[in-house]
Amino acid sequence: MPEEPTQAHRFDLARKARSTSLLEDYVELIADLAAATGEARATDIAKRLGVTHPTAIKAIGRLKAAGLATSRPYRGVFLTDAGLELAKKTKARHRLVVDVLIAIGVPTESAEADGEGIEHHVSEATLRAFARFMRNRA
Amino acid sequence: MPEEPTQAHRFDLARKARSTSLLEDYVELIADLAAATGEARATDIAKRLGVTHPTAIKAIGRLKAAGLATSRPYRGVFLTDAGLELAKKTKARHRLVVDVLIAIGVPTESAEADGEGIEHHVSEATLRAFARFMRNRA
DNA sequence: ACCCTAATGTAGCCCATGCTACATTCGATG
DNA sequence: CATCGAATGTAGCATGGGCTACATTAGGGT
Repeated sequence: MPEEPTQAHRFDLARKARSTSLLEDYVELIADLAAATGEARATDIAKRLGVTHPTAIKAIGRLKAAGLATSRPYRGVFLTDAGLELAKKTKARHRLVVDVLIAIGVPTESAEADGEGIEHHVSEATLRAFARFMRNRA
Repeated sequence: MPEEPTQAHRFDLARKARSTSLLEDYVELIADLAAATGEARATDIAKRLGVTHPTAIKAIGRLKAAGLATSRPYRGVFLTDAGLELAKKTKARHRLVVDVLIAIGVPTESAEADGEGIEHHVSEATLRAFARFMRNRA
């Protein structure tokens, strides 16, 4: 039943995407912070995401459980190789999605805002089509 | 603080969209079933969404709490005026999103699948841009 | 060297969204 | 018209992802 394009299957994919989107957001942000300031602190992560710090810390716990990050008490958060990999992919997808929205004529601010949610639902096939679209336009 | 395009604010919008997306899915589906078969039964809803029936029934309870639907024990589910309104808007948005994806070159099946998740994150401004895009192309 | 602040961590709560297992009710059919 | 299967409803559990309130630790400034 790998290829079963029923409506139920589509909703299933959407649910899966929703559940991974949080982790992707965190990983992407941690990579950004690490690149910008050398380290990713829980408080900064929380501030950037607009959540309280316990929420961020709990999420970081889930990242660790998922093998995407490591952290020692009272130290910052660091991505594992798997985390870095995911961050790279997520970041590239994010950029491409926003670029396509802008190319279509979506105002920049809307593209940035909506892209934050949309990116997590873009499959590989759609991503390839996006890349093709950007390549082929004037 | 209505106009504050910070990253935190964008994540906030994405979270809000995630929390409403479930209700939108249900309302849209109920409208479809009602149009197709004359009534929306909990079991059919569950089957179409790919969840178990208690899950669907609980969600229907939330729909009722939100004033989007009504139902009496052992009868089908019916949308309120507000529910119909939301269903109409959601359905139109869904179509437009899928159409734009296809126009960009996304394979139909991917467009249908990804659209299911993407639609909930498309703002009014982006929607308008999408409509403009579809109008202006060859 | 101490202490104060800010960062980090913990505990405990809430709600949404899924599930399984069990109970009830409807309605079709023998 | 009685019964049995399917639909509906209920109970109870888990997890994710928020929160507030409180505890602990790190580290810079006097």
